[in-house]
Amino acid sequence: PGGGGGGGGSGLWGPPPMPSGGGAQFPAAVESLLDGPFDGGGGWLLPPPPPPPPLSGTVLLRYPQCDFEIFPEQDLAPLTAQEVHSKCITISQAENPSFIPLATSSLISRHANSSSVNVTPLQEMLTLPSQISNVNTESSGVLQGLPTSSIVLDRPADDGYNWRKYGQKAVKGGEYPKSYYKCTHLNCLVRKNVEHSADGRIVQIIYRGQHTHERPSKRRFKDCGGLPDDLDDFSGNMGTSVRTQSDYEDYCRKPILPNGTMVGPLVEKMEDGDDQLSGSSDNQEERDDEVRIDDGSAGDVNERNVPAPG
DNA sequence: AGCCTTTGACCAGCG
DNA sequence: TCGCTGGTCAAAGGC
Repeated sequence: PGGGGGGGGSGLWGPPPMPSGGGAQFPAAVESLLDGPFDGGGGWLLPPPPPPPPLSGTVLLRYPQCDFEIFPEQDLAPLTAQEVHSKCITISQAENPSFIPLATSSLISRHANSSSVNVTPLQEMLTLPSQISNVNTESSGVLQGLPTSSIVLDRPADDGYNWRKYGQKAVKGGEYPKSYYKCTHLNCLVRKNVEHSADGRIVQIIYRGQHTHERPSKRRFKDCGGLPDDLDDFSGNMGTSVRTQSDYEDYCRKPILPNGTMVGPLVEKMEDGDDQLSGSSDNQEERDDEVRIDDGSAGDVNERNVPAPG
């Protein structure tokens, strides 16, 4: 028994807490992608299907801290960070002049200074579970990375809820250690399975169940160094969908390796709808944190919409 | 003191 | 029934 690591669960994930921040609504393009993809009824969703028709073109996902676009794959390869940055900014501003590029600009540009960066993440876009919060049935979700690249969460459990790790197993021949988390809330039965590769990169996150309580945002914020109460207002203003957005943004910020490595595609699967990925308001903090990273850390999140079968 | 992680053991489902 | 695999339990220990 190793013990240790306790008290907030930061030990395993090393890097300091990464707050979230901001608040922005999803563009119509994103909403359209979210409207139907998820199974709100019951069964687990099937593995990520081929990119839906909308992805064949250009879809802008606009997040407070992660502004990116689904680029045609052929366009991705030659892209440098600077190019991606430029492209993101251009598009985002074109779509919405008031949009303020956050992580994308700060992080990518930072990398652009040193060399070209791996922009592969842009090939895959993580699904936005936002609208999914409308589904009230038991739910679970999956964040699944591709074999060639994956994401690393500084704290996989840090999605706004409080989790307690209750087990870990080496599955798939020991190639992928899998961690099991429970929501620490009294009557909440939500569980989360985090599967990561040998190098510590998270390749899959599976949520099961639905939280029966509100997200303990303030506590999390406090842990992260404090966050304005405005975020609660934000949550309240945005309603349930916002919760998903914020939670989602948690993931958006997390694909930043401690050493600054940019990580790869992230695919999300949802089961039974999802309240799990919903969150209230890490936006502001996230924004701050993104700016705070200056030791080479950079994050790129690919967000792919994973339509539910049918 | 409380909460958390770690980790071996236990249990259930499946071929 | 047996073995494998995956999920969970619970004791030990750290913060």
